[in-house]
Amino acid sequence: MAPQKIAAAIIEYMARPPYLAAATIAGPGFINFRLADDWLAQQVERVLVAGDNFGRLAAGQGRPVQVEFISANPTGPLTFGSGRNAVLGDALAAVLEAAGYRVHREYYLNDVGNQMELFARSLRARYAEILGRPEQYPFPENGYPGEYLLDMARRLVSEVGDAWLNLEAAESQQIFYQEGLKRMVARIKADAAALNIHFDAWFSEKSLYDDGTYQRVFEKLQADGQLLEKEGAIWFKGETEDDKDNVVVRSDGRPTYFAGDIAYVYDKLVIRGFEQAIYIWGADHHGHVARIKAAARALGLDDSRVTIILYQLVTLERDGKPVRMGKRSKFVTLAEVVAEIGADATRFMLLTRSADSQMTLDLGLAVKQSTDNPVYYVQYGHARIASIFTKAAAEGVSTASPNLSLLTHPAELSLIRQILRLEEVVAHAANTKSPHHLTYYAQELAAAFHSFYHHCRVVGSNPALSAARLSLVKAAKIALANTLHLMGMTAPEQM
RNA sequence: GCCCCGGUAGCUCAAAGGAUAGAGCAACAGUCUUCUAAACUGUAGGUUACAGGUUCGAGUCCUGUCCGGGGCGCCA
Repeated sequence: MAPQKIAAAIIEYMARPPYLAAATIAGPGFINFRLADDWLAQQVERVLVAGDNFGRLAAGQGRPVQVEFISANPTGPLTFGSGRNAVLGDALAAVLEAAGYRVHREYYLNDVGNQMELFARSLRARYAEILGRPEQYPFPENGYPGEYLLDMARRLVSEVGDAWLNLEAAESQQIFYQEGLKRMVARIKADAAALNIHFDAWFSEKSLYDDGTYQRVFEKLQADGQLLEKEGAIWFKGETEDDKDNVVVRSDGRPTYFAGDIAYVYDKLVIRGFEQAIYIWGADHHGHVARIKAAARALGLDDSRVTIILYQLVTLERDGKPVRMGKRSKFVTLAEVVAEIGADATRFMLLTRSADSQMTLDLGLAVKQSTDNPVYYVQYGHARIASIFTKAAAEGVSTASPNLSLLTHPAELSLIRQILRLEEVVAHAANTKSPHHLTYYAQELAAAFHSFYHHCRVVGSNPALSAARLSLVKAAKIALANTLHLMGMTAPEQM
């Protein structure tokens, strides 16, 4: 049967609820449903009643989900590269929360291993250097050269003097390790907080070894024949001939990062019982996706409970010239960028592109564009609404018992349509785990408002219409603020 | 060599296998005596890298090629 005929039949026999104004056949058999204008207008009431909860859905049914993000080694401040991870993870967490999941935000702290040892030795060398004793603890090969370690060492000198130079070498390594870690974590926490990101937990990798989780998981894998010994090391066996094996315990007896990963996924899914463990990783970690999923399977878990969101790396330019990133060379810190362009702009910019898209960011340009940056366009919409309310209060217009049926102007109706879309945008962003949709929606919602603002005067037309429009504008404010908050941004009353 | 991501308007990017592929910036032409012009209205701009294939229907899925980025067992 021709699609058009099927469409005609559906239209002929389908129910006609009152909210449906028309159903027409278009193109190659599509059915267009048109919502009744008055039904749309009445939806404003629903938005006002929902308030802060508008856009929250029941879909997730309170199921526990963990989003683990950033998790950068505590060997330096967060780099701008971590910014994308931070923004993606936090916005995804917010979206899942809005979709009705019980979300746990977590930072995995790699507080054991080579890198931390190297970090501690680097810090100690700086400390000795400042005290004029560089020969006692020479700067290690491949050590961390960043300025921040000099600063940290200077503070240590001012706090404890040269006392730590008199300690035995092993003991001093221990002290620099612990002090350095403590201070670095505090710094990272502050870096995240500057972006309005707060974790429910900072999970210590070390704790997996201390509390026996690692031992338990290791024994389970061994008992199940998932491990094998070769070349003096212990390997996690690939599932097929083509799969590669991965080292779990080095030939010197120390576990690898992967060992911690296996114990950690067990902790997430079995011990703590999260239904989903979501990881936010840079594309440079993509080689680890297969093995963490394989580890989950080896532990008898359904690997669909493990979701890895890979994002492409951000390359940075300043006025057209590439800026090198990475902890071992001169790098741009996240805090630096936030200080330069603000938390809201940083979040919006890093969230605008899908995780799959590579992005190059020009710092010079980001600052220069700050006045016509979309972030201001969206926030300005919110501020403009706030000023309407100031005006309305001065003129004595209220939203009490408005006659919403007066909302019939095309600009009013299209604003209502955009407001109502928030719910499907949240659902879509949660289903596809793509929080970048929020930024596009925010711009479309703001555009609908700005257009409305231009075409329809709120305060100053007849009182009944003013009351109805004020209600609409209040609903728009709710939708805009809720969207901004999902993106971790502020909704300013004034700009 | 193998694996992952991308290639869409001049630029930066969207697009749940569905209709005539959309925004912002840049360009061009207009709009402030008014609740904030950080705004609005309009015009122009496309062989969705290339070649095949699957499908009623492909930017989207499959195969191959080219270009850019990332990765490939005792670093994380």
